[in-house]
Amino acid sequence: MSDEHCAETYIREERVQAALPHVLEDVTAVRLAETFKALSDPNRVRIVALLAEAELCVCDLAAALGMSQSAVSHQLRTLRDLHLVRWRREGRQIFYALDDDHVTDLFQRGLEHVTHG
Amino acid sequence: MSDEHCAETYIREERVQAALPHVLEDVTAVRLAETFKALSDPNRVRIVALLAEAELCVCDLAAALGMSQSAVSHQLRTLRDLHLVRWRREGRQIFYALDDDHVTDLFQRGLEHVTHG
DNA sequence: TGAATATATGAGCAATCATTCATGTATCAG
DNA sequence: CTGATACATGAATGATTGCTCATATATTCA
Repeated sequence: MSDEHCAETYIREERVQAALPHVLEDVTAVRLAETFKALSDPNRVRIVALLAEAELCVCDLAAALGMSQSAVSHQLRTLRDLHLVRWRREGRQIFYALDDDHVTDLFQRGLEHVTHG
Repeated sequence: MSDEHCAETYIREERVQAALPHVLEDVTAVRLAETFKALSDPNRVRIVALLAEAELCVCDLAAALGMSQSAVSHQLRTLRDLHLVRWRREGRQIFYALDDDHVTDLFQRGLEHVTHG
């Protein structure tokens, strides 16, 4: 926030006025940023990549990714809080799977761009 | 990294072995995360939303978004470093525009998801 | 040249993040 | 009930982030 202002008032005012209708609402910007933030960490991306192929338990993920059980659990909590994954208990193990098709879609899109872009 | 290991070896081993081919390479995971990180901040998302509609100078962005000139400049530097925006000097002003169709595409996708999801 | 404008940037700081470590909870086997 | 297993979680910590404030650079105008 700031009260700084530029000169060239007439020209600038036009552009700013034209831009205003396209300013995202606060809630929209925050939720959009949250969505992308879910995929903004390499380890979370790795987890999502595996869950995109198969349902896996925490220990499987830790073993496949070379991460500690705790680290995986913490990241899964983040993904859970964002409703990105769902889980299912089977005895002592808890199996995770992707729950949000939209984000899965975003992930696939991003992957395409990075791999052959 | 960790040497913790689970029991139920035989069953788990199968799943882990099956998952291994889908583990993202380090570079891929990092670059993918970076891509999403570009859109993981509300103010950056707001900036991208405006630049998706029109080329704007720093001061226009600051005025339209109620941000300080410095804050906008710093975020634009982040977007520049990620090759997300291009710029063009016109006298004292510098006009920014989106430069990366891929991320623009991701942005639009994410927006659809958030707005009518 | 010198003052004003538009933008960039470095230092510093509070907030957030991703991890580790220690411990808590739930489930099962005996 | 007891011990072991699978997972969750709180506290602590080092790293990163996004901002402000002060200042530097680049351009224009008088």
